[in-house]
Amino acid sequence: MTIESALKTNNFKNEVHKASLNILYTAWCIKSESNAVLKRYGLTQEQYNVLRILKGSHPTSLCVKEIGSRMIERSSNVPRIIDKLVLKKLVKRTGSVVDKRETVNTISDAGIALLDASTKVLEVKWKNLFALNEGDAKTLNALIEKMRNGL
Amino acid sequence: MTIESALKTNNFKNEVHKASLNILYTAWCIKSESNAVLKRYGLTQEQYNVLRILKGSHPTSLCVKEIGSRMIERSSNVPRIIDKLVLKKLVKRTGSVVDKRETVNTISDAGIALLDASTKVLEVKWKNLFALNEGDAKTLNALIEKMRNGL
DNA sequence: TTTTAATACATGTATATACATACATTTGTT
DNA sequence: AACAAATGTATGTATATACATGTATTAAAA
Repeated sequence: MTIESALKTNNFKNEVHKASLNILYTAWCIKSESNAVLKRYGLTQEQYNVLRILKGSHPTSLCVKEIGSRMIERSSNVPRIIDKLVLKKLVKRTGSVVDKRETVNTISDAGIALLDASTKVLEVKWKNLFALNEGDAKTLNALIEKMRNGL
Repeated sequence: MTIESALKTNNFKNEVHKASLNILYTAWCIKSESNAVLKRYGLTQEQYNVLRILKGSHPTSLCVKEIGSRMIERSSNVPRIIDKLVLKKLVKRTGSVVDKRETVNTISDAGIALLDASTKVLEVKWKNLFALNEGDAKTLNALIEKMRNGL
């Protein structure tokens, strides 16, 4: 499926413009497909993202700001995403001892279990979806980071 | 800014995994930057997208379904996005004569004017942002479409 | 023709998000 | 030490979104 047929248009100013639409559209595809899987585990993309971040640093706990700065989509409502995860007992949150303004968060065993289970299913999906070899992916990464240089 | 430093991690399963995160993060960057501009014109990304689609087919009018199928992010609430645009007199909507279930939508002169003004500013922003030449962009497009082949 | 299913769109409701603001705590300045 | 500024987090509110359902119209089948 080319971007032309996906958006039913040939009206691109140039290749760079087309690339930006290609990226936006592909991101939407990735998110839609992921959400369909994550829904079965009662997770949103953002919740999944926070769990991954916390597992990445486990057993070291992270404060809200630190989590926010590592998220793919930096959102102002990280506290509320964590709220949901704490409610589901997937994350443990306590007050920090070094800085009383901070709360400090760790992924729970249940959180790790849920994360591993959902990740396994997601990775199978990615493998089927992304018909890209490692070399091509490397080129793509280089180009997309070059593109983002101005940001 | 590499994706490693943006997300503060080196923990990618492989280049393909890294590419998917790169795409999600870049899409978020593009959307954030665009929204900042569009806000000055009282438009959301989705409203802007609908206006572009309508201008693309102008003076031919389009029904809601047709607009939805051309959007970058296919959302279920196209009617409500159009509602907002009609309210702002940027779009004219009438009942279809061929199929009474349909509504038929056209961009107004005010809509075209607002679209042109905001597009002009956006394009300057893109030019500064995207440090990518046409050849590189072409390669990027080919790769990203190859990646999306499974979808 | 009558019934049934499918389609295009609208709307109700719950949830999520963005933005501004509030509050407690820490840091820096004098 | 006293004060002002900055920081980390939480929360209130308005808006936007997703999902299910409702309604009118068309198309298809019996």
